[in-house]
Amino acid sequence: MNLEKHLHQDVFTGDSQKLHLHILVVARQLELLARRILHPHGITPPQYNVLRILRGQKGHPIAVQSLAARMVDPSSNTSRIVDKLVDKGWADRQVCPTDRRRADVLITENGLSLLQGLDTPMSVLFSNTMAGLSKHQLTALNAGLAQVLNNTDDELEQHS
Amino acid sequence: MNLEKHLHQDVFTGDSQKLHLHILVVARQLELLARRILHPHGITPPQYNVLRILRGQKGHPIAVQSLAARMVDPSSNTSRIVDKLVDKGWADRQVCPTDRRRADVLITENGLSLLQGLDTPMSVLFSNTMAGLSKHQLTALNAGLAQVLNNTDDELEQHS
DNA sequence: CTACATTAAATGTATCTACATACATTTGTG
DNA sequence: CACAAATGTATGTAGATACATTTAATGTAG
Repeated sequence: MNLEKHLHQDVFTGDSQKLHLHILVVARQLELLARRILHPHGITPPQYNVLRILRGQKGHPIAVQSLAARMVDPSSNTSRIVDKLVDKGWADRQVCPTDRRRADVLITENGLSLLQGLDTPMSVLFSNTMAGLSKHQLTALNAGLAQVLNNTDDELEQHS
Repeated sequence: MNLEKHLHQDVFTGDSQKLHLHILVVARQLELLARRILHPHGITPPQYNVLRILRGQKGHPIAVQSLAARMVDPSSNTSRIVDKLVDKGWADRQVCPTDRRRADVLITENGLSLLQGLDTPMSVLFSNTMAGLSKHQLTALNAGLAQVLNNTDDELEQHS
């Protein structure tokens, strides 16, 4: 099924707009699929995103602002996402001893084993959704999106 | 700036996961930029999406469920999005005479002139964010994302 | 015609998000 | 040290979203 069929319409004013829509629609689908895997475990995509970052720290605590910078969606609500993780026992938070403004966040054993159980279904999802693309195509797509990311960063910086 | 710098991390388990993240991050940025343009006019991205579809109908009314099928985000809240558009005078809704379960939705003159004012800034956004990509690259990206869209549609259908 | 299933839309509810702001702590400057 | 500015985090609030359920209208079988 192509974009035209997906959106039940055939008119795009150009390849740029089509790419724009393609990115939005595909992102939406990917998030839906991830949500389906995560939902039975009581975790949402942004919470999963944060937990993955915490695991990547390999035991080193990380401040909330650094978490926000590494998230897919660097909203101003990272505090509340960490709240949820702490409530559910997947993360610990404590005041940083050297800078008492900061909150050091760490993943717990429970958090680690939750992620461990999710690793396989999530990487199956990655493979399945990117199936049928050659290694060359993957590289080209990543390069193209890197260019778009550049452009959006410029745009966001300009009018800030 | 590339994805590694953007997320402040360098470890990806493969090109598939990298593409997955690229799509999510870029979609997020594109939505932020669109929101910046739309916000001063009191309209949100999903509302704008619906208004665009209504304009595309060229005077023909459309049912809420058909609207949902054409939206980037086909959530179950299309009714409430239409509520907002009606509240603000950008759309009209009336009961379909042949099937009184259905609600026919139409864009108003106010809605049309709102869109007209947004056309230029939005297409400038499309051009700017897709700048630096050759026509050939645009085509390749659209083709690749069409493949991914196919894959996600399959996945969504399988486990439904 | 009645009973039951199906369809279209709307609504209830908890959660999540955007945006602005508040609060506490630290840093820089004289 | 005093004090203004900057920084890190948390919160208030309105609005949006996910998910499930409800209401209303239509289709269909007996």
